[in-house]
Amino acid sequence: MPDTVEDNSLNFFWGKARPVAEAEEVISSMHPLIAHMLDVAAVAILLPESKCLGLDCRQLGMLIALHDIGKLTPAFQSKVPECWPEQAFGRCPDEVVMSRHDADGLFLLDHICKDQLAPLFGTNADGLDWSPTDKKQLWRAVAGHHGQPVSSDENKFQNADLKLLAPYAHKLVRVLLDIFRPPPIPSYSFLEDLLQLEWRLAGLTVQADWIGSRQEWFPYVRPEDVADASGYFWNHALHRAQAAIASAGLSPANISPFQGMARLFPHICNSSPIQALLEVASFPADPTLIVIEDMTGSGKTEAALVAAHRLMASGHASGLFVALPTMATANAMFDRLAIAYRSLFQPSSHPSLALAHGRALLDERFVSVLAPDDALDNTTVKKGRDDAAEVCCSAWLGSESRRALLAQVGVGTIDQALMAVLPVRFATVRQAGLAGKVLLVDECHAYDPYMQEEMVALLRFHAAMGGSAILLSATLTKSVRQKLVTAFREGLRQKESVGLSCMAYPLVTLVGRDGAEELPCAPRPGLARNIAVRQMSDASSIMAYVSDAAAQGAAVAWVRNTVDDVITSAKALEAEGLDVMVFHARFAMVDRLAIEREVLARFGKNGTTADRSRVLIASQVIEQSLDLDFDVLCTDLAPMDLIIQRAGRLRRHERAQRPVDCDEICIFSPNPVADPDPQWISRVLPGTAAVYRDPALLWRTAKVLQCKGQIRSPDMIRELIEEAADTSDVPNGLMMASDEAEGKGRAARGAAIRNILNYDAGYTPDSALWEREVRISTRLEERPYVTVRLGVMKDGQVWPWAALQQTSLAVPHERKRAWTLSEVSVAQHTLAACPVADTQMEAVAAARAEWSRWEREAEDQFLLLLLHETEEGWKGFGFNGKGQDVDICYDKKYGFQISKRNLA
DNA sequence: AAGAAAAAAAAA
Ligand SMILES: [Fe+3]
Repeated sequence: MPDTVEDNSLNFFWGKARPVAEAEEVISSMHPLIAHMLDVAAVAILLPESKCLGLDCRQLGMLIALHDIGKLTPAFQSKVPECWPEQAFGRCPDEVVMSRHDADGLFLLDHICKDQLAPLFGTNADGLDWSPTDKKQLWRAVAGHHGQPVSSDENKFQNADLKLLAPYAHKLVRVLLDIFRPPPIPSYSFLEDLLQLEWRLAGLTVQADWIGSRQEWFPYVRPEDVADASGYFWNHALHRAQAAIASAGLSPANISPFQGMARLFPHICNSSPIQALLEVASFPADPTLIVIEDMTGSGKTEAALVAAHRLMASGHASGLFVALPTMATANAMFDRLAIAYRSLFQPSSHPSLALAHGRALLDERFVSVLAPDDALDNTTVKKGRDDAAEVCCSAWLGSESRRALLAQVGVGTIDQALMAVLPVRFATVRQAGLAGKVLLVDECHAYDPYMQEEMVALLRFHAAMGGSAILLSATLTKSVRQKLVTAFREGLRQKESVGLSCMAYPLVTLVGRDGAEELPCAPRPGLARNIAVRQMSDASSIMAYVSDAAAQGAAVAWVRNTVDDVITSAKALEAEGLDVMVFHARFAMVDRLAIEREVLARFGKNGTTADRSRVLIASQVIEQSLDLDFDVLCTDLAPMDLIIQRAGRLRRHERAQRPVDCDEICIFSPNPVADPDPQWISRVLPGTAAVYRDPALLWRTAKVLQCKGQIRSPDMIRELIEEAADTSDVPNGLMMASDEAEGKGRAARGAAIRNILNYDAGYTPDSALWEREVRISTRLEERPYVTVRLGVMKDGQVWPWAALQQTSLAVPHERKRAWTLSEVSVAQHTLAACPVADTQMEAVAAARAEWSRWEREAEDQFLLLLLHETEEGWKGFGFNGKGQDVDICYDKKYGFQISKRNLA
């Protein structure tokens, strides 16, 4: 083998060799490696994000082209023997030791091609050169493009292979240097700049690789087409890349200038105080954190969008991602943003609005705005998008949640953003999606300790990447607000902490490099409330209270803490002759949604007096986001913030007259005596002790409410929250359980801290536990759950339950949706398996075969439960976690109930 | 004794 390669044999290495039939014109069974590298480099250079890395486009092109240098190895080339580069390597050997081309790439870049790559690196203003470890950080970023970071160090190459390979690696580097002619990159004086480059480069590489690997956009060419590699790049790759980026929906979208709130929301005539404040408040110049605490109904979402637009218009951000705690709220927010998002951009731009969560493609609204896949023809999509008011999402961005994060405007679950700071595959793509955008997190108060800690990590990461964030919340405790602010400032490398002192509510906290500013805000006129608190400690009093209100024709709700209590109370009230509705999460989704619709119709804004005369017994499902209004409200004791949330459902709307005219919330709770014994809560509310683990928090909540006797909003809210959160006030009898709960919280925090990515470690295997067997989750589950899909045998076939409830779901193309609408989630210890009779085995297998692979294969995660109709309703059968027989009863009114079989 | 909530595969 020669030391240097002078012929054209380099062009025979393949980079891709899986031709798809539909591709434009198939003239080659493989795509030369050099062509692919140049394709991807061209995409990277032309992506709008490339401007934010602080590199010259020639330097960037060079770095990113090298991402697949590891594909030169015999190990990789032998994967498709028909395409083996005989011109270079001679005959294809029968056996090759397999290795990963990302790790091989890192080794080639960091060791074998060190000298050849030297011209890429130069000295900084102080004359300091690149250190080997600094260089390695760059190579790790481009080489680790398979979803997780690579480690190199150990040389896995056989000596013979290395000898064979090195000349081609050297030649490849020479060819690329000749094309890009990069000026040397000055060494970095500040570690944080290099770290930011490393993370951003890693994300950009993968993003460009995904686009550049799409065959419809980059049809395979022949080795002779890259004989002039430079010509290929300038005349071919760059043009293709330009078109591909347009088709992907990632062409630059120009931000419109901010011209006042009225431009964004023409339908809002009078702006609320919080909106007015954020329209004019002066923001810090650098990355900014804005924490907005205000009541529901204050218009804080619009206020946040105004702030986001201002940050974008001043050049701080290129887009927006809105994160919500649930898929349902994300879907609703998508609809709201659909009206406004185009005004954030100039009319000539074509920004996409994407929905990012696990079930986005089941949302009809989102699917309806997806552009047709314009892989082959990008004129169709242009047409649809010309209307500047039209909502649109490119097919490429809309097809998957990681890509959805890359859209100019995204809406999704917070989990999608949190995965950017967890060691999950392609976390860097999520980071790239969030980088440079305003991260808007709604309902920030709703997070448990585990998610709070992830949120802290996300803010730190986002700030370090130069991003701004807006957090929306009801009242946060001071310590939580302080934590979030500190995290953001740590990301900005501001070690000195800023003290927050303001106890006003509503409140806006503005945080930047120079410190924090707290801006109290007036409450929206008409939102102030004064609700009397009445405590009752025996069930019969509450029952009487409810019956009495119902007899007067009032809209009554009782929020109970456990599903079993919901069902028990509902049945007890029915026995007294009341008309009762039941609402909780243990229903097949199709039935739950039907109940939700009815609840909204009766108790929402448009319910008539006749509709409203009804009793609703519900679990925590009505606590959040549903716009409901009751004349009379009861609730089981819960932590203070939740009681306040629930109280928000009392007389929420403007109504001319009410059958019961009294601003009072009735709390079912043991009396908060001065020296409660350990059974204080469980004696009255046995289930509650298991749901809300800290009895001291419950006790303080009850005590504070009893002492104040009212919930006055907004001025009393902070006080209520802070006093209930005062952990120094724990009575002896509750000490043990309270400590235990606190320990659980600490453990959850610890688990999150162990899981999250360490920004400062860079994109290395050391940045987190990347190699762990178990999937790392965005939420901590205290106990395992199973997903039960309800099915019914009909005509020898298993039908999803939902298809029998709604005929529109009975058609084949709705099958996937029908199955997800037939799901109920239950604790695994109550139901762990559903046996199938021999005669039904085949039909069940046929049904499961229609499920996606992971649903089908995770047999203990996804159960198919067959229901059959009996005189007492729908019944089924299964085993609980201990393998004991259980009977299942499903009812559209009460939901899914499991009972251990009585041994006669 | 136990609420509600999300994720998820391949292949770059
Ligand atoms: Fe690649």
